[in-house]
Amino acid sequence: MTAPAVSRAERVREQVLDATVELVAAVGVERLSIDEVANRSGVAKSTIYRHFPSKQVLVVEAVHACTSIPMVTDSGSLREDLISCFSGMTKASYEGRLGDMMLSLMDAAQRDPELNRLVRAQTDQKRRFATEVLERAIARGEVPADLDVDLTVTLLSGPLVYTKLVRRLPLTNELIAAVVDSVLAGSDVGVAGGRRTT
Amino acid sequence: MTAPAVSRAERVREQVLDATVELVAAVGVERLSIDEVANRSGVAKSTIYRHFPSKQVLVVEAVHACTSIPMVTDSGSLREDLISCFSGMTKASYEGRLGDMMLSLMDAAQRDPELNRLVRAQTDQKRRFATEVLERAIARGEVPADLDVDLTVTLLSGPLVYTKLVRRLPLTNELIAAVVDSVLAGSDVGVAGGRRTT
DNA sequence: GCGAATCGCTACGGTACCGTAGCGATCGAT
DNA sequence: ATCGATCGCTACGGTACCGTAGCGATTCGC
Repeated sequence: MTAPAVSRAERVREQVLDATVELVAAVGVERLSIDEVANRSGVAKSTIYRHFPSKQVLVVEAVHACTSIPMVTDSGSLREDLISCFSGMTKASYEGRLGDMMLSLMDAAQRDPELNRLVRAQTDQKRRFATEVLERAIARGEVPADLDVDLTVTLLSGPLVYTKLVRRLPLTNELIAAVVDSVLAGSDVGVAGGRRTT
Repeated sequence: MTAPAVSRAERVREQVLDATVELVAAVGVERLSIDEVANRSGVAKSTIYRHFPSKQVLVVEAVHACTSIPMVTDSGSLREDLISCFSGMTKASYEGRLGDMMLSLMDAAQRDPELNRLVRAQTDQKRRFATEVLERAIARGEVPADLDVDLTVTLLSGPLVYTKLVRRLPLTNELIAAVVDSVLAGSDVGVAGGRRTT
């Protein structure tokens, strides 16, 4: 074999990151030990240290490795775009292994500046996607121009994140649709700009 | 002094729990060490073990010690009740030391059945308070009888929890009012029971 | 093929924490 | 005031993990 599909270094790297993701999902960031990563990955501890200088870097790269950027659709319908947008984002971030790591990551991010940047960057990116969808709808006139976009993004993201992280219930398409519909119902009717006067 | 205000045992207990809360808020549940609790509380490690058999019990009781149950108002106005309800609950659970512990607690609860019960009980109780407020409004006819109460509670709680835990922004009264108003706007207009057909 | 880089393995000293034990000092009830 | 219970202190063995080093084996680039 003169031309392996991937180099040994890449293969080792993948095995280590994969085991790290598994372990973080299982025991959390704090209880992650390099020894255990070495055991599960089949890669020697000394080799791990040759690739990753610290646990911090290892975790950051492990998270980075299983992070995917979802597509942003533009169907012309705000409702469809929002459902598609949040369906893709939540399934990407809160389902599967990344979902199992999320709480521990957010907790660890409180004390680790690097992890904090990583988590915050992901959160901001998701908000930006939703913001774009909403602003396109504003441009189309589908929604009042003085809509509080930031608040609306929170109204949409919040219930889904809350359902997943706090209640630990699965994020069904029905729930996503229900949240989108409810928020749209509250935005369409002239709430924007003022408060209800009872 | 033949009659101290509180017995020594109680004083010791308080000091230990207080230091535990501080430490969990600072370094998280996983990195909590009995040695450090002993240092900060001024209580000897052996004495701590005389009061609390395990770290698990210690943390549970520490959380229990700084948990307060908010009042449920009944002003006759759904909007006022909801704002008051969520203002009290969020300030009780997500502000102060308990708020600093929340993420770490929720993370640890994923692997500790006892902590899981504790966190889930608090979550359920908060949902029950909000549910009661909504059901009283239904009984008054202020809101359609076929309102999806459970979904509405999620729509209200979600954005606030998300703002606090994920975005780490302060929970202002303005935000709470804005969330309540938005959700009410979406519920008043005949969404209940059906989906928008556009 | 062959040299150089990389890896697996083992072992090491150092650190932090656990949970327990012993003992003198302090407190609290009577 | 006294005596039992409780606490502070110190020390201990045990465990888990860290990060590094050495060395034979494997692999990759040329």
